[in-house]
Amino acid sequence: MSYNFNEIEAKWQKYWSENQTFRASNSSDKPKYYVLDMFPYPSGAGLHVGHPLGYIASDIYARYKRHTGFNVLHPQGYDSFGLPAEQYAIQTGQHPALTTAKNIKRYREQLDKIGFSFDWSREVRTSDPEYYKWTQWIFIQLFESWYDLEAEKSRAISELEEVFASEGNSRVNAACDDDVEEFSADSWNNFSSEEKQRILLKYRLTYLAETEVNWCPQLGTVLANDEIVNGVSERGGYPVVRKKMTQWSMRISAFSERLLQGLDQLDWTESLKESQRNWIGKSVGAMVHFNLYGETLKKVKDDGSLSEHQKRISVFTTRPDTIFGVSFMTLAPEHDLVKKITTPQQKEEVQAYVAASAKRSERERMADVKSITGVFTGAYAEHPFTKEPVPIWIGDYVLAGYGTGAVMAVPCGDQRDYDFAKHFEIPIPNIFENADISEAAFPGKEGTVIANSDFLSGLEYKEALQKVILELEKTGHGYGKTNYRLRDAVFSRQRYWGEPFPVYYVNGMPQMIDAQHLPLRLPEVEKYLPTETGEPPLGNATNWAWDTKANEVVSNKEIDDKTVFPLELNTMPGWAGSSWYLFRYMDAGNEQEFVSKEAQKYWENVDLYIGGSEHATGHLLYSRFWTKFLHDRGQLSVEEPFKKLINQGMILGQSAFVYRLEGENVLVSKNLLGKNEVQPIHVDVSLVNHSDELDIEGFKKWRPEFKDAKFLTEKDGSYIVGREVEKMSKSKYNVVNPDDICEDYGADTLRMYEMFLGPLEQAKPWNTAGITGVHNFLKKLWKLYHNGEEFEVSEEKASADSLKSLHKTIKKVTEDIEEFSFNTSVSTFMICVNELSAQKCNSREVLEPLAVLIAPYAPHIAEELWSKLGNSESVVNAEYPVYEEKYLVESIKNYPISFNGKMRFTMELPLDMQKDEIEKTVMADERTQKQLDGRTPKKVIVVPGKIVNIVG
RNA sequence: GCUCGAGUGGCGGAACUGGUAGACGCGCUGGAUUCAAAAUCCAGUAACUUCGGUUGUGCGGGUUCGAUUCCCGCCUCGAGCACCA
Repeated sequence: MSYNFNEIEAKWQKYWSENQTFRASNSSDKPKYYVLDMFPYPSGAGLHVGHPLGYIASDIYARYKRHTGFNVLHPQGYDSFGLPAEQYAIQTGQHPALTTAKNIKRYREQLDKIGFSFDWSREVRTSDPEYYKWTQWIFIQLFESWYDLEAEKSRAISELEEVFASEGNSRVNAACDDDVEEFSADSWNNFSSEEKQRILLKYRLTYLAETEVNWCPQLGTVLANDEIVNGVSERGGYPVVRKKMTQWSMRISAFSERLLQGLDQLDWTESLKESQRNWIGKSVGAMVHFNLYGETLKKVKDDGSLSEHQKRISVFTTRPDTIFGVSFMTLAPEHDLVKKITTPQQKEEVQAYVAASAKRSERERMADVKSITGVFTGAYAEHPFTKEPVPIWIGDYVLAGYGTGAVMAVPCGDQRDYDFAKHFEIPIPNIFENADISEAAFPGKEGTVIANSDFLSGLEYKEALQKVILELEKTGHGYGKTNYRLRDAVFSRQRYWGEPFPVYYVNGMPQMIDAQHLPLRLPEVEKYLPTETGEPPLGNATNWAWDTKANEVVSNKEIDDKTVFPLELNTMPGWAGSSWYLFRYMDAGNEQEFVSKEAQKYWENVDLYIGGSEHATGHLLYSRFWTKFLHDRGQLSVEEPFKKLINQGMILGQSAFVYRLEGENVLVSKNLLGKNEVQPIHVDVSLVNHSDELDIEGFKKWRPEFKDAKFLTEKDGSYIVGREVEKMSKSKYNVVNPDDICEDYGADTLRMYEMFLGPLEQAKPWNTAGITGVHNFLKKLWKLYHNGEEFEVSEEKASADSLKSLHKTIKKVTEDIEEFSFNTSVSTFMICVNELSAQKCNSREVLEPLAVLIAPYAPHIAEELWSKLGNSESVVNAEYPVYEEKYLVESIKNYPISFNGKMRFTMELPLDMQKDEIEKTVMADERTQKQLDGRTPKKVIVVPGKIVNIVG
């Protein structure tokens, strides 16, 4: 019987599904293991061969863990809210729920064909109200929490209210908005309830605030920082502008230090951790206050609109030790003080500069790093130690969004300050011992000795740093401070297809819908575009008001602002649902809780997470944040979501090209190009065979505009296409569909070939031509168990050679799986089958364990062989074979004999032969004498069991 | 500019803590089988070579009996961050 993979694979896929083979139980005596793939977005284009790479790797590992006695959780589901379905809805009017359902169906069919061991009984979809009910619930928990910086922990907002009522806010060390005013217990108790709500909003972990956001007009929504790449939107590449809008934000910045520290405990790649460290951007330094000087101070003092601490300029610096090198200050053009301090003489120039830089987009500002621009304000600040006046400039090299939006400029130590000073002819005092600053600034830290700096002179960097901070604190001119680049995350999207906020507004103040009334379902709308008045698509809904008496959604007409109030019109961003989904899988059907305490305690968190590196600073940071938050509030026993994480490399496509002569309807075969000016045109790879020959007729049919084109072909009449490795994408016509591979070669071949391509983490090109090697291997494997058409295994004892082949393979494959080196284990299987074939081994003693060994990689053929071997239970729970040393013991070693480090010949010697004995035997060999050619060796190095090297 | 990866045959890649460079597979060449093709099987396949050898893991040095592996200095490619004070 030949290897009929189509039949075998269909049979076992049906068996697994009918028997719920991969259903995981929440109670087991076995140790648990949780394997998770990154949440897929079910796109309309379906899967190409690059998508399943990570799924196959995680599936092999999950199956392996099951064989070795673990209770494995390996779920799958869909991150099904998102932009593409909504863009499609805008174009076609079709409800995104319909397109999404259709795409999911297709996705599932494709996944099923590859034979994954997913527990589909736990499937979740973020767009399912039974799921987003809990996303909304978590949002409410965030709203009801604040961050205690003292305890480094999220706490209930009610506890904060108690503190306010008993002692005011002066001693509260909380993560909050910058503009919180101090108040006493008395004033708190006298505040109106509305005033109290307004203040509490400044402390909540999710809060409503007018912030400068990244607005993308083409997408009609705001974007988070991680959704912008090089100043344009990641999706679509549209321009992004800065705009002030009232938005929901998440106070993730409160967690900066913990998000940073937590990385050390994680088994993630260094590069991924590095990305997160960069993103969090910790810098240690000091806050320094510069009082305003003379006339400037007088001018500002008269301005009643400023609070006391606004009447000075605060800067953040990592080098407070260089404070005596300050020769000017620079404010961001957007800085609040700019207007207040500018002198009348400078007013015109400053206003023009501010206006010009406001017009420049973020992108322009980033692109244009070289040109130095700035204006003097005419104002002066007072140096905190020398009391000398320091001129205040504005310049757009200072970012409004980082630190305080102002810097103390130390041109001798910072290149940007240096360039600015040179350009505007500002003095550059040198405060470093033995530093040459005639050409460039001197940015050195360790070992640098400070000079010309009063009480800091003669001190080394570290000592100076400590001393100056002490002095700043003593004189009230500043304090030591750590700054983070991580900004709070904007949480609102002006889109339809996302989770509705469980929020209604009373007098403009947000109120939470009581959790027991969730989910708040997405309303039906006529169209998915923003309203004519510029409100988000939910503004089109006619039933979108909250009745606080009936606790239900009612018609907008009933809004009376007494018992019926308007609902929030924004929806949540994509990362809301994906920040906690890993926990939902633990207890997917639970209607009482987002996950039960028992289920979560049992599964803890994800042991192995596999997915793409594009989520480094988005999803992976946000889900760490939510996990820490839910842990703080007693909802989770763990503080991190993903213990081990592997980024699979991208599978690239091999695009094919035809070449058109410039301006002519003539296509030239690749080898005839010569020096002609040609224009390469993508060809669908399905029109090209393994020898790169184009199906000319097929091509003409595909692109009718070339039906009359002239083809300059090779001598044999073939047209050879050019090849190039590019990202796999529809637009490049280089997509290979896994369905076709499964149809032609089978899922087992696909699985093994994807692994065989190379190391999991590495990017590598797909080449369908190479798949025959793996397919032949499976055929050879099949043959081992068959004699001609008949299944036949022998009950006789296997030969020593065969047992050695088997155990060598067990050892190597087990090591490889543990190290996620799947490509080398496929090679190992090939070697094993080649050896067993040569040995004509068909002994059950070898073939039965081999079937289990290969089951994680090629599960269908393994099941079939396993059942033919007479087993009635599925192979998935069969015990994994254990390697036994005794089969591998060697008595002879084929020693390489090297001369001056170069191997010349080999010699078989007993492994127990002693060093001097080996030397004698080797030296006595005639080949040795021939190599030496009469010379006497200086030295003979013998490493028993390894090598012999003769020097001289 | 900074950080992190990576450079090995025609191609994908292998080589565990320094010890036979190129495993395994693709492709290619030759052969068997076949009326023929596909499929299958066998042999060969780093380069150069006067067939003795010589050179070879991005480049230049170093350590070592011995380096793809360790150290120093460069080059190239990829990824991330990027006026972050």
